[in-house]
Amino acid sequence: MGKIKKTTITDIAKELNVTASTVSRALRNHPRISDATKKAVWELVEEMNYQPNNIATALRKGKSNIIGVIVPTSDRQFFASIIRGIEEVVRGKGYNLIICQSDEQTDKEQKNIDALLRIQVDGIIASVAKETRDYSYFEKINNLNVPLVLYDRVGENINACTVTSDDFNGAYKAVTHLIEQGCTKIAHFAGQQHIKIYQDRLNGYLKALSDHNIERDDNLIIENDLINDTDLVLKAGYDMTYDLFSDVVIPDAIFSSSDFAVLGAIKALKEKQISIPEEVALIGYSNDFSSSVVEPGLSSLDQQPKLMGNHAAELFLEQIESDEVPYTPKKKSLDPKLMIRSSSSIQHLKAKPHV
Amino acid sequence: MGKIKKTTITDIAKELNVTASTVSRALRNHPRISDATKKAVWELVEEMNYQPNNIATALRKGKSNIIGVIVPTSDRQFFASIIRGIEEVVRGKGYNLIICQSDEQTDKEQKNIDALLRIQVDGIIASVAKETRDYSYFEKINNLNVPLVLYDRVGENINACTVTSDDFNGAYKAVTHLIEQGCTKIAHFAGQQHIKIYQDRLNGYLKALSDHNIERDDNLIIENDLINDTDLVLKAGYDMTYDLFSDVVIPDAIFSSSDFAVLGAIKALKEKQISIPEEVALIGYSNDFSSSVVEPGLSSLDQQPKLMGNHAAELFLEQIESDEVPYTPKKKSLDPKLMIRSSSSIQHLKAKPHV
DNA sequence: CTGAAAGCGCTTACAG
DNA sequence: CTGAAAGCGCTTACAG
Repeated sequence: MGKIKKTTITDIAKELNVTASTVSRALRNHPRISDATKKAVWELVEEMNYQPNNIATALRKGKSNIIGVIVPTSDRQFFASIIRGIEEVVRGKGYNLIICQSDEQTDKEQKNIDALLRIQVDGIIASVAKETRDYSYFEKINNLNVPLVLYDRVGENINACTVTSDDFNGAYKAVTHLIEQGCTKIAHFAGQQHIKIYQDRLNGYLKALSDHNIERDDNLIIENDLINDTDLVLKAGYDMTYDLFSDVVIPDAIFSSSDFAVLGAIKALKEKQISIPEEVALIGYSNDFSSSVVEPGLSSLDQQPKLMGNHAAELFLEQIESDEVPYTPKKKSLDPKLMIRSSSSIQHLKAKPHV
Repeated sequence: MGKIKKTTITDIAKELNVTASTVSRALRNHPRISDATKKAVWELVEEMNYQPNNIATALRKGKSNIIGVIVPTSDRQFFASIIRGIEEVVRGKGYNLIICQSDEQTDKEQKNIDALLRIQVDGIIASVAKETRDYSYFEKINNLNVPLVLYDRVGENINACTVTSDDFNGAYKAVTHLIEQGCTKIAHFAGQQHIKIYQDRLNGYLKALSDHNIERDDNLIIENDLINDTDLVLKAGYDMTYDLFSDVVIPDAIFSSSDFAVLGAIKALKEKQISIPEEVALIGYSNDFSSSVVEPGLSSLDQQPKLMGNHAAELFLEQIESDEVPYTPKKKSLDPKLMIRSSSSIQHLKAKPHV
């Protein structure tokens, strides 16, 4: 076929013996352009297969209609749902998404931010990489007047809109449910404590214990890297379970901050012939698809990631449509839903009074 | 904070009493710019926090360094891995990805294509929506001289590079393995036959049967919508299994073109107390994470989606770096790996001679 | 070693 | 109702 030059407004203008101004106005259906001209323009658009050049428009208008989205990894169902949620909201508004992955690394995260800024995105929606402990790079975004929305893993004290899941309450609900099932020696697989969501989950766990007069036992709390390759987290859960059950205090439940760690626990418990949920009840976090497939079905917390994506997109739109200066960042929080499956339903213990 | 205008080349030029030309050249480390000037420019870049405006560069150069990627849905692990595979290859080359979802719908797919073309992407990497039967819209991409790479679900006779998984051979391997385990009445959950991958899988299945002198039995072949919400496909597998096992000919194996359909089959078989793999052996397709988690472990075909993404990106780069006119599209094919798990390992039948 | 000028494709205030 | 002109921020052939 050879090189086919793309049709421009100027091409159409020449064809019709008018100027580019007129064609441009006709295309945007400007009221003071004659119907005849508009009709002629529209016909040529079809005939010459004209596609507006958004890059030129963006340069001229100073608005790209592109939103940058940073996810730590696109491999996880959770983040795929976030993306879908964002897209649902912004697509109708003419925005396109550029998706970047930080791979949980701070330097990649910073490179992503720079790349998005260079590309002149209209806003950035991001979740912080696990490695990141200093959030100052994100301030750069706000300093350039680019709206910033953080979701799920947010830094503290960043001047940005945030959408979070109420991790404290999610953990609290899970542990309370375990206590109601009669469990009293509840272990916790905790995530890295420099990350707020894992702090909150640990705190929710502790609060539920103390509210039910169960003493904290640090032997039952194990911290581990729960953000990692799925297989590695699974392995970690497996190992932690073996550790737990070779100790003095044997737990009767595990509340884990990761579904994948529980999958490893299930494997270990089956090997040790410990019955679930009769001897040990289990609850995971995130309600990954695999938790409904494994046997026994794994109770877990549904963080409603698609809804989280919806909200993140809405916060972006709100900010970009606002003329408040300086903009006061809005915060939204979602309540996670406890999905009860057989891994934590101790039917025959239900009647038993708990402490 | 207020409005902070972004620093431009012109701003830096003014500050240094040189022209934008000089600054531009200094930034790109042009040999005929004095070291003193370069140094001064670099210092101001830091100080004024200058970010190049890629939109302007793209307009000027006619190259955006953006690649458009169309996935039918970002919710599936398979497509997440494709994206990761593409990104791995192109990121180092300075490209950014715009990800679009067609949601399996032809009209959204066409809107995606138009949006990407307007944004002046340097190329498009796409997998065809299940609804699409006429591929002419994709020709538009090629006609505008924009490189097009199709992966996994490709249309026939499209003038585009393609990366596919050898579905015929994958199915052939799976069914041969079942036959070697002693199975002779092998059912097949087939996908929609207007989609080439499902045709190929059916044909691979049939060829394996005939190569082993097993007669085709159309009662054992059920076509269904295997591209759908995970839950619906699971339900379909469940229903198909009930249908199969209430019929005259009872199968001793199922080869399914979808992992999720087998998850439904497992559920149905457990209800009917039919043992896996002793009474019915199972093999799925795609090696979804859930297939390693379900019990019994589900044998499946690993299509190596990340590698597929790598190849797709490489084909794009090859094309864009080539000056062959017209470009002859390249085709790559990957051999799927059969992952054998307990759902198809009939140890005690292995010795038994098969037909 | 650096500058002046033109242009990528579009939009818009100004003018008529 | 339409045009001429300027400009978004950058790059590059031409010139000196």
